[in-house]
Amino acid sequence: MRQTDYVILGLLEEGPLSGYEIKKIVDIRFGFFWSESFGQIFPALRDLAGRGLIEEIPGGETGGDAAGGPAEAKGRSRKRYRLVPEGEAALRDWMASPVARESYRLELLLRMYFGHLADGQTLAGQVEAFRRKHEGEALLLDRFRRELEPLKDKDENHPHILQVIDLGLKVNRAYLDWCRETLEFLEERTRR
Amino acid sequence: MRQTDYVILGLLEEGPLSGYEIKKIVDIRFGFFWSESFGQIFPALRDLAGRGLIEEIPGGETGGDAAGGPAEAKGRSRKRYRLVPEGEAALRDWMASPVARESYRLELLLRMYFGHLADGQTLAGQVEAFRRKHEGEALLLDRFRRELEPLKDKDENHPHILQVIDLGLKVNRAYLDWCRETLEFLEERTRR
DNA sequence: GGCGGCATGTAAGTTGTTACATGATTAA
DNA sequence: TTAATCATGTAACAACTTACATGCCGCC
Repeated sequence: MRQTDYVILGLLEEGPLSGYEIKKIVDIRFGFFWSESFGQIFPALRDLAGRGLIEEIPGGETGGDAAGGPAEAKGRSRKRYRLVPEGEAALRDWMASPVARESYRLELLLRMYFGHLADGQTLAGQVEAFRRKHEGEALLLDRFRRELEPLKDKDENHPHILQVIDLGLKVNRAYLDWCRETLEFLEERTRR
Repeated sequence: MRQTDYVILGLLEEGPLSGYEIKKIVDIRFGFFWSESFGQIFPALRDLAGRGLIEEIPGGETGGDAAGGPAEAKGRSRKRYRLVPEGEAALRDWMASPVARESYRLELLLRMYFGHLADGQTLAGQVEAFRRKHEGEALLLDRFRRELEPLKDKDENHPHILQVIDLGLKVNRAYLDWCRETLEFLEERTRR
């Protein structure tokens, strides 16, 4: 079992989803700390179904809208999967197991570390792009938080999701702070 | 050229290094935003040398000490590489190119997101382990910063390295803050 | 009829991890 | 002489990305 499998099991625990929907949720909700590609999700769904941890829901629906909205009868028919008890057991076992090594890869910091080999303008542009990205991320998380806060007693996992969002907000604030300082530093470097 | 190649070129720009030394530097200095394994470093060194971007320094030295200390005549003979002009050009080109997509994988946040499926004690233990790890990291960065600060005018890239350390410190502070809040949240959850 | 968006899927290639094999030296 | 540490290297595997192929539908 790889990490992708558990992401899928965890999301299916909230309700049935198709591969495409899983991808969208991971991109939007997990974006700041996780990513998955189609090339991981679809094979993982096939394998999980093969091992009897999830099952395909019969009667292929068609649709363009996620999460129970009105079926828009658009696009190719959707293949939704649901969690079965064996899958939930595997998920719970994993939840109790120790957390695997976390990994990061922030190329921008590599550029900064070797910064004396680039000109200040170029570096500043790269920092600026990073800043814009994380400004957007912070805005998204902020909106998501405001949507969820009033509903926090409606569902057992909402408080946990709020907790996750809070880390995203803190980290993004740290990034934005740093970008401000770093852009100042680079400006001064250019003047000298 | 993969990212590993540029990490190597960048480090060699400061002076000749062996694969083992590169690994140690990446672990200690880049630890909070990057990682490389031997399985990436050694083949990359071979390939870079093959393409004439770096070259092996003749006259195999033996040693246990990095960065110019007294040779301790310990262990198997060391194979050091140095950057050649072609490699420096490739490095500078890369520095001017746009930054590739950053990636993260924080499994702990996955656990938190699905937190309602685990008991509070277990989750708290996982958060606590995360806290300890990043406390250590913050301490390391702090020490590194204090060592480097007085020397910041001695070398063109020291101010850049300080800038990198500062991001590490900010992010780790954000993590530690979050851990405190989250442990409180989990404690309250357990009481209810 | 053709385009664009929704959706599923695969294959090829790249990248990265892990475990192991080797060798040399020092210290117990 | 055995263990530990330093150091290099490789092979097998696992994970991931990317680009593409397919198909269905609605719309112009």
